[in-house]
Amino acid sequence: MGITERKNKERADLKALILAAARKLFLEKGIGETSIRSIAEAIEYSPATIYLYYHDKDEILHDLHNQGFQELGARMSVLLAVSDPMERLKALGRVYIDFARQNTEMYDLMFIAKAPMNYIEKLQQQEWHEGKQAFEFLTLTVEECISSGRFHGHDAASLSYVIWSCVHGMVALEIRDRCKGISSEDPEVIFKGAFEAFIKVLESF
Amino acid sequence: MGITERKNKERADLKALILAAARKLFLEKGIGETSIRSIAEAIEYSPATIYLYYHDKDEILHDLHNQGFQELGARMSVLLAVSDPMERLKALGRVYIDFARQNTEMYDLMFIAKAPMNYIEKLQQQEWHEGKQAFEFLTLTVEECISSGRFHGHDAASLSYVIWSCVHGMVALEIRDRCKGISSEDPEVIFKGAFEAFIKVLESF
DNA sequence: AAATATACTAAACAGTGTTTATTATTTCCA
DNA sequence: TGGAAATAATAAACACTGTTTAGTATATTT
Repeated sequence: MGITERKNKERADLKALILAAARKLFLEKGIGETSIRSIAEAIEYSPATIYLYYHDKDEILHDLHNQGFQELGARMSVLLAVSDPMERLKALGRVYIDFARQNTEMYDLMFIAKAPMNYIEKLQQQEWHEGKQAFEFLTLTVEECISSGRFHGHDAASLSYVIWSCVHGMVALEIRDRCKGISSEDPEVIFKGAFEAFIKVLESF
Repeated sequence: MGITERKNKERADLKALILAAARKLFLEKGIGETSIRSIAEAIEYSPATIYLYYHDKDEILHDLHNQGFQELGARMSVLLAVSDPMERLKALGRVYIDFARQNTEMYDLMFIAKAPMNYIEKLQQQEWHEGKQAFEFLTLTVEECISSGRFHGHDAASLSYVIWSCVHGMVALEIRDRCKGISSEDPEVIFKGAFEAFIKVLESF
């Protein structure tokens, strides 16, 4: 059946076009300017057409959030080349924080915004694939650190959550402007110092 | 002037009434249901009246955020009774996390939501009084820990930001549902383990 | 009592996400 | 090949949102 095949392709193409327009708006103007109407206008379709390809806005934002995890995943996978688990762990922190600060809007969507999780919840799907995969990369590295004699008395899962919390906390506070007004010092200086302290803590035990 | 005095009181009373209604809605139904119209309806005034007492919605949410800091501050000030700085620091972590998990909507407003910070920015006021005060309590305690020989090689400001990031990260990831789908284990178990690991890390160096 | 200032609101404006009813087009099958 | 059925797209509406404007009562002052 050549026709249904072509129709399927056309459907997929327009869905991709919608997502691409959403991504462009999202990255250039932020989540606040990424409305269904603005997406529709960008691709010169009516707003209602969007709903023939996506159930709701949350689903679009979830797809964008997935793209973010692909990008973060690509950066993380480079670290597989680092054989020493401790060095890999520190590099992972660096990579994670750099990604967050270079892609604040995307990081916000991935780890702070409610929309992508709303979509997952609606699906009755209680696993967060994308996040879980990234977390498992961390856990694996922490396990290797423990195997090589580090982090005595800790279990990998708990410690991984603490480490993740720590780097997430640093960037989340910055992204949501809780860092700026906290001290008379330059937020950039605070942040730099904090990252060094974080590395120092990792190394010290 | 008895009349202007009474008028001033009436103005203050109605402003307080607006804030009280906003608080009630906010705590009972969440930030999503706290619209200007719903606040107006609750106190049986028109929506436009709200704007005679508040510039915009951000200002109302900023006032609520202030109430949250008063409550958190009250819990923190109890810890002044703990003389050992290390014990005080650990108790501070406990208090902070308990507050966040018992008042998720309020914590979200205080440390995650954009609205209160938008208000502060609009005021051209680059200090976040409420947050700064809470952070200084932490920094002071960390300084005392350092004075008593702990945390060798660290400076108080940087380490304080790391510790804050860590506890904020833990609760922020949980509040925004990034904890649920990360593992097959019960999120509650993960969280409990992580807090224990956090305390263990604090004690270990 | 008339003029002025204050308090409040109805209605509108410019948005938002989403749904429904309608129209145009394409595909299918007798 | 022509008429029925399926598909694709949309205009318009619905129910919201925060906010502003113009107008109306009420209270105060002169």
